[in-house]
Amino acid sequence: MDPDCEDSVMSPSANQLTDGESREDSWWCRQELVGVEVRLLDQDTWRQFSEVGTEMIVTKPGRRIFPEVKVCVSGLEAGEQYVVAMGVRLSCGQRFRFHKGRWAAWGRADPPRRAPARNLFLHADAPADGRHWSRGAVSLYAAKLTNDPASRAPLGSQILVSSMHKYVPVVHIFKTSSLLNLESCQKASFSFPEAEFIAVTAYQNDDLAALKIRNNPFAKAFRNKLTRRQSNADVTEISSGTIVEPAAQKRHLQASVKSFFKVK
Amino acid sequence: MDPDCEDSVMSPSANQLTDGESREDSWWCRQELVGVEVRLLDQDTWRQFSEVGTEMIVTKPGRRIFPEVKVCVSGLEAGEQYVVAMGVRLSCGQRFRFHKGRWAAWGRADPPRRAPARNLFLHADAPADGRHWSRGAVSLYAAKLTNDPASRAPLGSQILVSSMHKYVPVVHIFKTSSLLNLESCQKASFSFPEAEFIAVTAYQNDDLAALKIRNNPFAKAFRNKLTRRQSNADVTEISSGTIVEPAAQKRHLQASVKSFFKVK
DNA sequence: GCCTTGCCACCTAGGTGTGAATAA
DNA sequence: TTATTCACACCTAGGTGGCAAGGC
Repeated sequence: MDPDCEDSVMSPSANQLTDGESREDSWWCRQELVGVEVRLLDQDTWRQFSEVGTEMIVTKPGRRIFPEVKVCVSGLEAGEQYVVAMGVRLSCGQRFRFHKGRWAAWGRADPPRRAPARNLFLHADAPADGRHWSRGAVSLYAAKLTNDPASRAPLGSQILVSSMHKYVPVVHIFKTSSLLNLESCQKASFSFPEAEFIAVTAYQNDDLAALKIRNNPFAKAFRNKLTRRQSNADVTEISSGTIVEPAAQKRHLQASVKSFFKVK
Repeated sequence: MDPDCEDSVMSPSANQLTDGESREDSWWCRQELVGVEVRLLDQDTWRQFSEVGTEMIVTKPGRRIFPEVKVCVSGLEAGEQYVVAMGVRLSCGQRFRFHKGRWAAWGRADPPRRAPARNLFLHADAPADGRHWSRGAVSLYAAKLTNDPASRAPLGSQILVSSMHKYVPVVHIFKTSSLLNLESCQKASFSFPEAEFIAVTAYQNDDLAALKIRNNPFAKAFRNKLTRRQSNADVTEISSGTIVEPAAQKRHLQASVKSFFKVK
């Protein structure tokens, strides 16, 4: 599945990089919330991209991840408070390049950045109770990838990555009512190998770019420039199914409050 | 200040309308949260509109209120849960019309609508704790005025009003962690006479329309059509000061989490 | 050669008042 | 006569990939 990457995602050798990386990696792996499950939605979409080779644009001001990372969270205690967040984990210790139509390893990965970590996107609704997160799909669409270690964007809004490196999205569930003790509270993390991607400053694979254009509504302007092969590619159009955002979930709850303050 | 309105906002006779209205009105007045205060921001802006005679467009799908109702909430208990909401209260028992350049009473007000009450906008962050609401200004910009009693918009997103009637915005603080018991929990309400307005389906007073055009960024397209008198009117431009939305407040909190997960 | 940056046209998504047409 | 509705052009606000230029 990933012949160019010597250290597979699940390989124990992923812990052998550096002291810093090792510590971070072991932290990623803590699973202290029994019964909690996080499922990545839109598997078909992710599979389409994965088959071509997923790339994600990274810019200094930050670029959204597409397809959207949308998950279904279950097993939380309804009345307890949680923080939902997303980060990425380096897939392996190598750097890549797109050469002669394919991705191939190309030297060692850059050492992990020592700058204050900007590697976590905090969901805007956090903290919120288990009932809230379980109400419907939880979308992390607002997360942005940046390659600027000096970015002044609010902490928790961007994820810092290195171009030409391969990453796996990771969703974290922290059991806490405060954003201030994420390091010490109980947590569980869930990575999604099907959403593995290579960060790029410009798309390398034309087929991948075409797939983005066909599926991202914001790229509609480029659809008429696609070749017929790209336009007719044997992939089903991604349904723009309604996102059940927490805010929308609240609205739905409100709608269930019948005859609210009905004047007789 | 309001010579055309026989029943002033604060008059006890406002409770004399009908049984339904009376009951509702007494409910508006419950003040059960000692020490809680709600202050309307942008007083200068509201005063400018008030001096001309504030009108608010009302449509079937719903129209936003401008200027924005933005408040500062204080006196809440940091750890307790609250719901912040906005409604309107009929200012007096009369209907109005704009005649010969001025607003004047024009018959009795319509009887209050018996339809399921759609007279409350629930802030999307609700419920949230006192700390959250106190963090910065709370904006109710998303509230929409509708004149469609059969609107299927989510409950809590629209406020139902009658055109040509005069209203006062009211902000409610409910002490509850659930949206389901607003009727029975402790509450306090705060009305803002300086934000009094007449609901209209089309602007009646050209000066008022000009004031909206000059100040609402979404109406910029109409600015070049204003007469010089309207453009040079002796009112200061409303600063588009950054709104400290609860979501932004969270971001700010996040930003204060220093060296979060710093890799050594 | 390889990668990154900044600017751009072109979208999505939705908030404005207008003015003509309609309704009461 | 008076009030309401609707389609509309024109904005705000911000997310796309492409492209030319620049950096190393």
